[in-house]
Amino acid sequence: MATIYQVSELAGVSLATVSRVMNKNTRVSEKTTQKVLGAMAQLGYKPNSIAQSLASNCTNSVGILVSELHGPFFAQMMGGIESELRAAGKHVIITTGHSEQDKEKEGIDFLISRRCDAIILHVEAVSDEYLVTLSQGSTPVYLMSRYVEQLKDNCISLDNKRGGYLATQSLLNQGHKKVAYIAGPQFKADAVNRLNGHKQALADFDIAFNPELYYEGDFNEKGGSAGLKHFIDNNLDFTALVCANDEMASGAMKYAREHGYHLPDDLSIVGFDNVIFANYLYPTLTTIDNPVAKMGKMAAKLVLKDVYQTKNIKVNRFFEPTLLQRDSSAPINLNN
Amino acid sequence: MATIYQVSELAGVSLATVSRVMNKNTRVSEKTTQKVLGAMAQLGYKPNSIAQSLASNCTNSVGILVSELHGPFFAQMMGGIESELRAAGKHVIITTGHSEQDKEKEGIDFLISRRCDAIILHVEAVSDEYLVTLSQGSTPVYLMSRYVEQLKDNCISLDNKRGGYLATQSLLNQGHKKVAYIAGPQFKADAVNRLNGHKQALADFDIAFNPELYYEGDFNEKGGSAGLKHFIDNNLDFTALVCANDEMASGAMKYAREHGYHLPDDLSIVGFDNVIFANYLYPTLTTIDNPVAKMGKMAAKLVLKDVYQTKNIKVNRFFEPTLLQRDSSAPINLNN
DNA sequence: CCTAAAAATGAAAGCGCTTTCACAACCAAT
DNA sequence: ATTGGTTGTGAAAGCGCTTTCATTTTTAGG
Repeated sequence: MATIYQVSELAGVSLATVSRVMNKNTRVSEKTTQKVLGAMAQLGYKPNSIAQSLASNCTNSVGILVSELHGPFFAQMMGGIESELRAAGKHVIITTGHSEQDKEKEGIDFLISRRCDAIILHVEAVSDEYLVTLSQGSTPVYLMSRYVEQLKDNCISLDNKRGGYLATQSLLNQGHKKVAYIAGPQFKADAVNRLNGHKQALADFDIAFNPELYYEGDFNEKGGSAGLKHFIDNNLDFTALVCANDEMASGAMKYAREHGYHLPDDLSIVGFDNVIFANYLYPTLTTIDNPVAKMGKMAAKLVLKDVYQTKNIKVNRFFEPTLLQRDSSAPINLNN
Repeated sequence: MATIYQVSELAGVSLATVSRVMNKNTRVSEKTTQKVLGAMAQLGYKPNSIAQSLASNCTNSVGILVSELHGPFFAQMMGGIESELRAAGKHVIITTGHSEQDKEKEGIDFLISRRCDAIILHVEAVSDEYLVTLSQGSTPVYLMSRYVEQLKDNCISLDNKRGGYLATQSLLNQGHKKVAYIAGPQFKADAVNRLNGHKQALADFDIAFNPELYYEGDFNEKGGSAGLKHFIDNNLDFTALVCANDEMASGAMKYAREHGYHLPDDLSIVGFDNVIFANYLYPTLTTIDNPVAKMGKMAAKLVLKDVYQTKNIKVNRFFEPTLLQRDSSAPINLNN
């Protein structure tokens, strides 16, 4: 593979000049430029990006850490980040953290040792303090779906409270009064905020929050089925159910169907996130759209702006969820 | 950030020695090793992987090209590749081809210019000849879900014909005689092979292939609904339907339900791939499991073995699909 | 103790680029 | 023609490692 040296020889100029025409950062006369470009074309020269990185101290790579590669979030988020970064000639290095503190830290170390110019993290297990300390290092850190006050300029987050509000509000607007809620693990900020939104909506409709109609799930299908089972087994009275994410909603739907419920006539269910399969469920799931892809794009843009000094980038760190009314929820059925 | 030079100074040895203790490829006395490790720890030294790459001409990175980041395949395949590679200290660089020839080529160029030690491709648009030429270059090329005779040692593929056979066979075994088939685009080898499996199964059951019960879809939901609509509109008589992938099966299921069919009583449907949402459909989709994650793992192992000389790796380039009998298909309903 | 072979270590030359610094070449203005 | 200011270009020092080759130290055999 041709090197810059061979190009310079063929073009009859120095290494420095070849480098200059590549980087376009210094004026080079038109004549020389043409000679160099000609030589490059003739040799099929492609710069060695590793050597460039070493010399320029810039790897043009952005590290990404996600919990699971196969999670429903991941694909959309990644898609957003990759397309944006790729268009700018950067590339992504991906690794996983499996929502375990040690693995997340290890993954971060890995990305840093790879000399990524920045890292975008979707972490759940590490503490805020750890992240604050981390971001004092030389690698810029960006956080997806997580808000840490001291790092607020580097956080891309969703208004989870608003989402939780919208979900419950949509049901209340449809006449439901008894709305059960299956929450996510309360050590996760997202889960707490979504629940707060739910409570707020109830309050705004003058309905008291009933602890009996509350269950803390695990964000997985099982949490949803277990939650609904819990409510049913306790003979509780409710006409609608909000699940803090779509997986749990799916679990609840399955359980409901298997136990003779007709959806949405007997029970309205609303999820959260709008993961891909939400639209494949039967009935299609009413849910809160979590604009992960957009958020991924924005994270990439933030990196482009801060780290690569790209101009004219409009920044928005805070995203608004929206309600997607589909078929799993409907106005209250007065026969119940 | 500390460099190898500072470590060597602190340890009172030469650069070369430090490098040797890192790479463990030359004997270094125990005493010296300890001094060096001590110095490293004291400085919190982490080798600069870029410099390592430049000097050793090995980037420890594997490029991956997939059609779409958000496709259902992707996540599973990636998960398999990444976990295996990561465990070996390698990393993945990901890019997309969008099933378009130009973009696929561009993505490949991108990965090569990044000096990946190998590239794993899931390409659909580029020609076999292109791939053969490509693999004559200096970067080893591996192919996922694609079989090219001249590159057979570097292909990880699924026995699609067998899968197609299993799908149809399962229905025939359940007493169905009139089995409709919605194929994938016939310029894709996978689609052709799956169809061949279907035909073979019919032949083995002494049933003639009926061209009227054949429709060429697009591997998307729409193809499935359009296909089923086509059959219904033409007043064709059939009790079962095989779709060449799960997306189309999902489209067909939706269409069937919307048109009054009760599944699986009125119509048995079988898909192909076992993408994540297959299990979320209602009824859950009987399908052919495509072990993408395993295949991803194997691709990674192949790279580890061939490119990084890892020992003791068992190779298997050809994977067998299996039938997953779920609720969307059932023995023929004699009332129909 | 001496010597030859083996083991451990160091010096230094790259790897392919970028970038600083110095110099040459040109231009317009005296 | 001389000056001063631009522009354009080249020489060479690095970036932080690996690796070859030579040298020094150790070990074992006599």
